[in-house]
Amino acid sequence: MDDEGLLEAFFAVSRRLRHRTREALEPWELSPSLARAISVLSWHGDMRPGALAEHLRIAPRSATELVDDLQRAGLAERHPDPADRRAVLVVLTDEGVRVGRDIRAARQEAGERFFATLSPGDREELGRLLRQLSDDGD
Amino acid sequence: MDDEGLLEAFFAVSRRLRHRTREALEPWELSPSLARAISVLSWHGDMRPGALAEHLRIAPRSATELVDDLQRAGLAERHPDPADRRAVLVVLTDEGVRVGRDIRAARQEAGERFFATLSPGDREELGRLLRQLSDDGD
DNA sequence: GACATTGCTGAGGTTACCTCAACATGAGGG
DNA sequence: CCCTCATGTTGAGGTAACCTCAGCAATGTC
Repeated sequence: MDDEGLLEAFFAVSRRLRHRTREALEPWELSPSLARAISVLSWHGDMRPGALAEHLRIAPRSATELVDDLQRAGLAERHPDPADRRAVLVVLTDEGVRVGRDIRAARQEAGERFFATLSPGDREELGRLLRQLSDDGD
Repeated sequence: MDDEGLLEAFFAVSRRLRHRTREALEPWELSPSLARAISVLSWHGDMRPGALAEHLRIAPRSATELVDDLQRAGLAERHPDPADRRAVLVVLTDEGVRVGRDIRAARQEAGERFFATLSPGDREELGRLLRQLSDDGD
């Protein structure tokens, strides 16, 4: 009777967690997809639209649109790629860098608050179980 | 250093799990939102569009569209509500009932397969932790 | 019996994707 | 050098799954 509920329990927690991290990013008024794009650029550094698309697991064409939006918001610019004249480099502006740093920190903090209700031992245990669930059938 | 990763680890597992349950429903070729709607109707029984909207946490207007789609697919019908002539009852057809039962079973089974890599003791433990995370700040 | 409320739906909009085709550049072979 | 094929980006146009707002019918309230 407990196995039965694992699936639903997991989804319930997942929903809560997504909700918490989403509201942590509200102060910036970024759409979720823009926030994800900035996070990727902030974490991995400047890259071409195609690479951004891979990181976000979306079609290259869709990355073009994200870059348009980032540019419109003054968070990134398109620079020519010195290595390949077909290509473009998406480069965060100073503000983009700042926002990227801040939202990653806010998200992180929301995560910590969320898991803070568990004891340190339980957090350790949860980490172990999650790692097991993400490593196995890959 | 481990707390840092809990958030990402959880999302990674969540992504995998969502993926698994989604592909478990592929044989039926239902859109995700239609599958969710059938599950709710199958679990809670016939209801009005407004109630369906509440269960799915969407606007009532959007439930109307889902009911249109269910109807078009021959999975549900609109019946007049005997208790209120403004209202409509969304009633699963025989096929809707069958599909509802089957996809809930398939989803459940996908969940069991997913968590089967954990030992029974670990599953127990995971259930405990998840329950703790979903009960606290509510 | 007037009036606000409730339940549904038409009209029209938004977000976050998608495919397909065009165009420029790059890379390898003859 | 030229030809062909592959690669990187983008314009055009489409879709799913939501949304709000306004309107209509039936209800419930005083």
